[in-house]
Amino acid sequence: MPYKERDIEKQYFTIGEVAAQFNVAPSLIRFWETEFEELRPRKSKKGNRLYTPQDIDIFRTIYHLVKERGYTIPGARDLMKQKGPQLKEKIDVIQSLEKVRKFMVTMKKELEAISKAQ
Amino acid sequence: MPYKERDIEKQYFTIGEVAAQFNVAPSLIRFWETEFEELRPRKSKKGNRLYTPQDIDIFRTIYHLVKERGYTIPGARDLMKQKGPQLKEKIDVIQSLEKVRKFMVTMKKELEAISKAQ
DNA sequence: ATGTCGCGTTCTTTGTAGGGCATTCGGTAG
DNA sequence: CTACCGAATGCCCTACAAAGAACGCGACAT
Repeated sequence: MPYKERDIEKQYFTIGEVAAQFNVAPSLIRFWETEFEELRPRKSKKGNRLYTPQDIDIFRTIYHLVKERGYTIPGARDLMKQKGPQLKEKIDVIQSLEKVRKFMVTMKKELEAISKAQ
Repeated sequence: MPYKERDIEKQYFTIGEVAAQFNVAPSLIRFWETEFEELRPRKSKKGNRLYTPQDIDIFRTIYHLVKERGYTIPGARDLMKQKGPQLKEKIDVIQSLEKVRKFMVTMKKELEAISKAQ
């Protein structure tokens, strides 16, 4: 086999390898997969899970939150959801603030108009 | 009874008052008392719990971590031990921001109502 | 004043739903 | 023969709630 293909394939880890790396049971990894939609690795034709380093990063994050920081699964899930869309959330807030600002500017003008009229 | 004594006593809240304030059952407060050594209020001669405002601050911190952030009890406990006093400050800030947020949400609704009315 | 009868609140102790996995089972691929 | 699969089931604590006894207080009769 040309090393080119071998290298490409070895981008992936099996569930057993991931489990060994974190010293947890494969069943835990499968269970978390049902709890965290971020943790859905690609699968082989046969159906075996193929974990990329990015997948492992996600697993590590969950592991950190649940096993080291002491979050409940819902607590960790909520935090995960906020981290990706963090940027979107910020932008939403900024745009809300922009609208409030415009509102206040027009209101200021109206107030000035009223006070001058008197 | 001399008002002197009465004033001194009214520094304290009963477990029922604290429970009502946070909309939780008294049993939860007693349970957390067994889990968090920080939450050990003074007791009357009769054995009733007497909560100071400081005790309530501690309860609020625990409530925030467990009920709003989604920490397990051990997770919250570790965090309390690590940065107990700092935590209160942070939570004060967070809750101030929550109030600002609520204000802005209601203002947004009003703005929408106004724009639709035109 | 004083017994006493509820009634609400608190207490401690005991019970329990469900959260968080592990195990088991029958099957497939390498 | 080993590692993996999905699905079902089992199981042990976690995180509380409910149960039951005891106390205190106002009302009302004595």
